[in-house]
Amino acid sequence: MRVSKEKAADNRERILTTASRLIRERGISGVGVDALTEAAGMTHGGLYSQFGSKQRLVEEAVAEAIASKGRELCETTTVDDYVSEYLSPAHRDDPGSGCPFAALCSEMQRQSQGARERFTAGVKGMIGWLSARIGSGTRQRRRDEDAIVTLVSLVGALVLARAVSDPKLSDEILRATRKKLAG
Amino acid sequence: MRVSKEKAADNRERILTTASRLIRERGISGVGVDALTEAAGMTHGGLYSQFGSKQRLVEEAVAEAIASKGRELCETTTVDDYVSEYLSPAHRDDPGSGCPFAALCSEMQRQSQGARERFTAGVKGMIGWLSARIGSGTRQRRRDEDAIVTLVSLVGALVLARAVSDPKLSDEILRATRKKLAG
DNA sequence: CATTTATAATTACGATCATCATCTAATTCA
DNA sequence: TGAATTAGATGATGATCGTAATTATAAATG
Repeated sequence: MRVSKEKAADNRERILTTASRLIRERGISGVGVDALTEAAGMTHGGLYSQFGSKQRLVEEAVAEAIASKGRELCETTTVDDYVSEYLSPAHRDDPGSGCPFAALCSEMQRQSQGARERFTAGVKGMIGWLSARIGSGTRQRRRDEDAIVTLVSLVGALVLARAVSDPKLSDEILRATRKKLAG
Repeated sequence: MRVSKEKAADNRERILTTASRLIRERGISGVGVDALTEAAGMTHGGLYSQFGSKQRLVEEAVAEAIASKGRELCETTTVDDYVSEYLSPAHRDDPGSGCPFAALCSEMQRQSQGARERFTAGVKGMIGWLSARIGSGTRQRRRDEDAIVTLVSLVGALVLARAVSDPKLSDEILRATRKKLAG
């Protein structure tokens, strides 16, 4: 049964939005096509009209998640502000709307080329953003290196803070990394 | 059909060993009970005689992977050696026998309490190992903080180096982080 | 306005998932 | 030697997986 073009576009967008949240919350292989479409008020088959396959949807959802966070990034003023938001308990406790790099990194190596390329583009963008704002000399290469190390520390701290079951250790991971990146 | 106690123990160990490799290669939710037992030369039923459930096996496999890497750690002399091995392309390209923290971190938050506790114990052990070997003053607390930041950087660098599809960027992530942790 | 065409979403499908009940064979122990 | 125990095979189960065929209706065409 067909639906108006408007309605179809709306459905597509809603699937994409919920997918970008769900894959961050439950992992890519942890969420099925049923959950992805049901949350958008449809049956699972509709996914194939809109995206052709789960893999294709994942590719777009990864891009959407990264783009969405990129938009937030534009509103952030300083690296220090970003770091302390990134390493906050609030961010740790809300993966669904949080950093896609942290949420998807260890699953990414097993995804399609397309998904990995979009992820990679996002990582490059993030490194660029950090590099442009980090004041460690004027040499481009040195700034890029520092940006990489900053990103690596942010992502590593967040995933480990989420993984451990001891709340004290989790807080300590965030705190120690925040302290290091600030000073 | 029954099997000798020896043979049964041997089977159990083989399932555990292959499981600890497979979950690191394909992810916990990416590998099924069939694959886990088949690789050990058994049918899926045997898993339930030995472990009761997939979750229980995962818990033991996580512990086994961490213990196995812990044994390797005893043979490593310096932190610098460890860092350069950890951040080597060889380690990046062989997740199955590599760091369990990096392989499982982003899936861990969705696992059973038991699995997360074993993971957490491993993280604490690793922090302790690093802390005891890092020469940044005598104050325990300061050393622990540095150990955490080191671990966080190692894990973050490895997962991101594995995730990105651009080999040059991947190498650069490893290189920049190695440089930072060395100097 | 009537008819055809295109297509969004439902429904049907086969494969695979983790689990469990049942069975078998052989070890272990009395 | 015989009885009890048990590791593992087997096949059924219901749930869920991703996909393809079907259907219903909007849009295009006359």
